[in-house]
Amino acid sequence: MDFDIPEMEKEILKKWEKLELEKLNMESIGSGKIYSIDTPPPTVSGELHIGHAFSYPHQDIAARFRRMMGYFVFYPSGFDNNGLATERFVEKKLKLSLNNLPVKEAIEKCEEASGKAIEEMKLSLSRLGLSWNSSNSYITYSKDSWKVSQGFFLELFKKKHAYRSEGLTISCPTCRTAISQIEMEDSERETDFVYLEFKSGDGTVVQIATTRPEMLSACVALAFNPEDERAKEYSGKKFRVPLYGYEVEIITDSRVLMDKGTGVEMVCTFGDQTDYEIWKDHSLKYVKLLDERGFIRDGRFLEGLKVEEGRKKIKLLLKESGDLKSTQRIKHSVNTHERCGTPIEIGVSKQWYLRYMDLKEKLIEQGRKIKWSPDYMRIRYENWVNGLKWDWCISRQRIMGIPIPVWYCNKCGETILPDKSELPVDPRFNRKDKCPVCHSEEITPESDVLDTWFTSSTSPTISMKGSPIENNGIPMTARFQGHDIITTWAFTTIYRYMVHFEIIPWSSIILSGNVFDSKGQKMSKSKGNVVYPMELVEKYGADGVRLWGTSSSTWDDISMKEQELTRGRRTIIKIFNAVSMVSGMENKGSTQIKLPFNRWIVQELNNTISKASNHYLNNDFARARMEIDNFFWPMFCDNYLEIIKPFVSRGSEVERDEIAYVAREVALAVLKLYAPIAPFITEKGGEMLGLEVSIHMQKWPEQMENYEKEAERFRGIISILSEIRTERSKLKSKKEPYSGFYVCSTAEIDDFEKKVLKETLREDNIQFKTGKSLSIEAILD
RNA sequence: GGGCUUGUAGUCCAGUGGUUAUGACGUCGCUCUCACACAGCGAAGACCGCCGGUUCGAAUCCGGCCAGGCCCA
Repeated sequence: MDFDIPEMEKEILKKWEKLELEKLNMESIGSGKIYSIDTPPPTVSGELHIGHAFSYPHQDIAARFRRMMGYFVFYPSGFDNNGLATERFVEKKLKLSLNNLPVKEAIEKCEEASGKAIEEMKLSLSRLGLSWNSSNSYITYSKDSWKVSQGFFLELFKKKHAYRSEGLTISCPTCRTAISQIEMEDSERETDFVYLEFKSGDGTVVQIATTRPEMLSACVALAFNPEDERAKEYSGKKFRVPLYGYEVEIITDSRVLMDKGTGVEMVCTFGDQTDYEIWKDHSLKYVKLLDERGFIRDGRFLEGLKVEEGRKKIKLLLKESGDLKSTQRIKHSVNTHERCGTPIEIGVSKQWYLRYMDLKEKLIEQGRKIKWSPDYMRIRYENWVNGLKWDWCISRQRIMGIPIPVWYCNKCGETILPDKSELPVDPRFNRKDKCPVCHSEEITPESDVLDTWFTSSTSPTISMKGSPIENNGIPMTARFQGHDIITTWAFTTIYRYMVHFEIIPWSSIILSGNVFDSKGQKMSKSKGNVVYPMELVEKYGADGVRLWGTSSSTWDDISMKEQELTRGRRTIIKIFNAVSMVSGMENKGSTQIKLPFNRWIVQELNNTISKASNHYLNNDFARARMEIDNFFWPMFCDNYLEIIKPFVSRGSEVERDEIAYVAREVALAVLKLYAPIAPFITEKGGEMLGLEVSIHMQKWPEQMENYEKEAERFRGIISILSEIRTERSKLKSKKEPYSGFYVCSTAEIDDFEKKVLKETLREDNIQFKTGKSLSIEAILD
């Protein structure tokens, strides 16, 4: 029979629209058992990618399971339209440059375009069967989020966790904004290692090697490693900077690598992070070479050039002057901005920071109070915390972002804050008339916005706003997120809830892996190996895609294999067919379980319920699914349903009645066990078995009476069944005629069992005896 | 370079010390048997990455190496 899975799912979706699971759960909040999910808000792009189709169902599985376990499930929907990523998306979508628009207009464009994208994504995610609260989504760039985020900022300022200071700034010349350590990425680049000569007044010559000759005019010292013999020799001498002519001193610092280049380094403000560290420790002077837009301002040869151009030009000039002795092509790693790949620049400027360098130990402690799935991911978090180098720079010189709610008094320098009741504010447009301290009317508004992680790290609070658990919902039960953003989202969230409330944000965190193509390669548009999830949904159904998503653990990486989708589709069809057979049996009210095969299947089900429930509790949906599969397919379908067939058609009324009862109970339990993973087909199955209430609002199955002893005996019969099948199949393949089988078993087989074997196999002539081991022999004609 | 992680039939995956290593996809054979041919019953196919060690016994524990992945430098 043809079975159109997507068609079936669409009908079920219509039913759910009326059902409002979310609402029904709200009513049961009195039970006190709460399961709350800190949903990851997908970044707006208007289109789901395969990673969403893998990881979002995992949260939904947890939600549906806990609902059936009797919890009030808080499962909000959210979308992330904040920050640079959105700017990029909008610019691409609308084919314009936001920098060329007035700020207000640019923001409007972003809000409009991202709003549309959110609606599109919502539709796709509902199609996947998510049972989250889609009617009331939280959005990271919204007035509500502003209010929360700015309120938190004020608090942090008062607690002196937020401070503004002139300090190290890492910035991206392309994106024209400061970024944080979090957003940096190392990248291998090929470049020229340039050997230059510096001369001192007395004619001493020292050769240095540098990858950044364009920074020559920002050279503030030459540095040796203190172990270096030459250090003493040159100590106290001054060397003239080529071309620019001014003199710099010799210093020693253990960070200088003796075996790199000539062992002598020119310290510039700032060529790299080591420069900054040495500069700071030796209190050297600061030469600001690059302007905010990344142009060189040396006032001489390179004025107004970009870094790359400047590098080219100065090499020519140095060659002409004879100061450049040689160049060497080398590969070295440079820090780049993860979003655009541009090498970052280091400078000092006024930025807002959040303090955490003194909190490392406490941060690690907090991490250990959370249950990590899997536990080893916690180590990544700890490594990250231990490796933190600077406080968190939270100011960004961008358009799309939540404004930092402060003004500055030009006269007395006071930082002016709004009152909490004034929030949300945008200092760029909301003016402050007077300085509360000196009453000056010369006020400068802050034009920077907050790092998106500043807001995203408060997702528990933002998502719970206006919900029944607004005031007592933290810690939430579970955060679901990709393991690639442990150092960003997980880390910043743990940090924020520690400094604001001294509490962990959630009691558990469940990581999800990445999706690769069938060859294990990362998917990317340029490689042309991108798979679009909604196309898969049309082919295999949302259930098919969800079943694929449980073919490996949530935290493992998974590849996009057709074979798992095929397997998923087969599972759906199998469930449908098995249930339709069971639904055709008439139960006149029996509730007994006496027949040996009934006791056997009930006991196997008991074992399955126990194992699967445990796996669900541990968020190990892949193992849960495996246990259910292992029961449903080989035990229930291939053996139990085959065994009962002859009884259903020719058994006594009492037998038929009992079988109808047991088969239905077991089938229902199977549907319930599968329900969180494959919500559509199980809903359909529930209807077929005459459930009046949705399968998703049923109680989680519990174990029935224990029949382990009977089950163990019946397993012996199953293995005889299987042995005879094997033997028979061999004979049939060879086209060898036979008239029956001799069965030699270790235990006596009773009459009922003999009947089961004969009827199930449709073999009249089976002769039984006992012996030392099980053996089957064909009776040949 | 550091940390974590993975390496099992053509492919995917289970299996954390003990008899012939689980299952799926694919392949092949038989069967349209009254839920399902989008199926059933079978078969073939694995030096469990490599090398050492611990042990009566290792896919499983330990060490080293090789290869992949992720995160961080």
